[in-house]
Amino acid sequence: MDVASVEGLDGLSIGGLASDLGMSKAGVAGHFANKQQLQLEAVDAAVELFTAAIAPALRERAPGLDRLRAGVEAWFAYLEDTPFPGGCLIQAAAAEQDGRPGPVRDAVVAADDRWRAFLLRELHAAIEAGELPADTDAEQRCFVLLALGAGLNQAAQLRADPRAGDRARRAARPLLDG
Amino acid sequence: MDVASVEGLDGLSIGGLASDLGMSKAGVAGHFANKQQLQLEAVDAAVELFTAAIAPALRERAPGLDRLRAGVEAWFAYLEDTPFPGGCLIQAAAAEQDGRPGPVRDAVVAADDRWRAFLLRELHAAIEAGELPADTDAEQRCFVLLALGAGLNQAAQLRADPRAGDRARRAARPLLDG
DNA sequence: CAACTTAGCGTACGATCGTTCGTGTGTAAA
DNA sequence: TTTACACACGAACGATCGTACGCTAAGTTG
Repeated sequence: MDVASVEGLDGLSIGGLASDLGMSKAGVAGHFANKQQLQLEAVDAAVELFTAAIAPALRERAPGLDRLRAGVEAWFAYLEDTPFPGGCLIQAAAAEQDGRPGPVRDAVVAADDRWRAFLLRELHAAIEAGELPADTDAEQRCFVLLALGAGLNQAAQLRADPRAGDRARRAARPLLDG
Repeated sequence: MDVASVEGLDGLSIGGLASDLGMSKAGVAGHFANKQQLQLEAVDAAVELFTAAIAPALRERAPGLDRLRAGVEAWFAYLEDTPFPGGCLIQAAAAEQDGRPGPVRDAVVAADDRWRAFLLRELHAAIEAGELPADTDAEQRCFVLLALGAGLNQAAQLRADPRAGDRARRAARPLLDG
C-alpha cells in the first residue's frame, strides 16, 4: 500500500516489492495468483484500513446529521493525515484507474461508491428525521462533499497545504447543518 | 496527450507511441532528448491546449467577477468534455505525480499554480472593485472552486455522471456572486 | 554543386517486467 | 515416524522498457 500510494497501482512491481522486503522475486510472487490479484488485494486492504479508521467515530452515533458530521470529520482527518506516504490510496487509484476498464477499476469504483452511499444514506436519514428541509437536494450536497474531499486530497498532496483541512471543514459546515 | 490522459505520464512509452504512429521506436525517440523530456513536452502541450480553450472566453471581460465567472464556466465545460479520452491531462498528471519529486512533478505543479493564481487574481480584483465584500476570504473561495473542479473531474471520469457539470455550476454560483 | 541538417530506419545493449518451473527447508498433521 | 503442506529460494523464459549507434534518403542552405 505504501508503494502503491506513491507509484500507483501500476507502479507496483513484484521485483520492487521483493527488494524492499529483502526477499526473492519468486518468494513475493508466490503469495499472489498474478499481478492483478496483488493490485486488487492492495485496494481491498486500503478499503479495510479506511473503514477501520472511520468506524470508531460512527459508533453510537444516531443516523442523520450527527452521524454524517462524525463521518465527514473522520474522513477529512484521514485525508489530511493519511497512513500512506503518497496520500489516500483510494483517491490515487481512482485518478489512475479511471479511463481504463477492468477488474481493478471496478474495485476502485466499488470502494468509492461505498463511501458515496454512506454520505447519501445519512443525508436522507437527516431529511427523514426532519433535521434537513424536506426539499433538500441530497445528491447535490453529496456531490459537493465528495468534491471537498477530492480538493482536500489534492491540496494536501500536491501543495502540502497545512490549512487545507480547515478550509474543507469550513466549506462543509453549511452542508452539515439544517 | 491522448495516451498520457489514459495511461498516465508514466504509462507513456516510446515503443507504444511508435506502434501507434506506425513508426519505428528510434524514429519516435529521435524527437526527444529522453523520456522525461517527452513527459514534460506532453505537460506543456496540455497546458497550451487548456489555455487556448479558456482564453477566448476571457477576451474583453473586465477583471473581477465577470472575468471569473467566464473563466470558471469555460473551465467546467473543459472538464466536462475534455479533448482527451482519459479526461483532463493536468488533473490526471497532478494525481499521478504528487508524492514523487522531480522536474515532471514541478511542471505539473506550476501548471496547477497558474490556474490557481488566475482564480485568486480575479477574486482579489472583485474585492477591490467592490463586487465582493472587503472581508471576503479569497483563498477560501479559491479552495472551494478548485475542489469543485477536482470533484467534477472525478465524477465525470470515474462515474461518467452527466449531471456533474451542472452540480458543479450550481455549487459554484454562490461563490461567484456578491 | 557542395556542405549540412533533419527525419526516419534497423539493430543492439542492459535492465526490468510478470510468470513459471524445480528444489530445499522448515512446521504441522496423520 | 511418516506424510503433507506452506514458504521461500534460484534460475530461466519471453516481452518490453529506455537508450545509443550507425546508416540512408530527403531537403535546406551556402
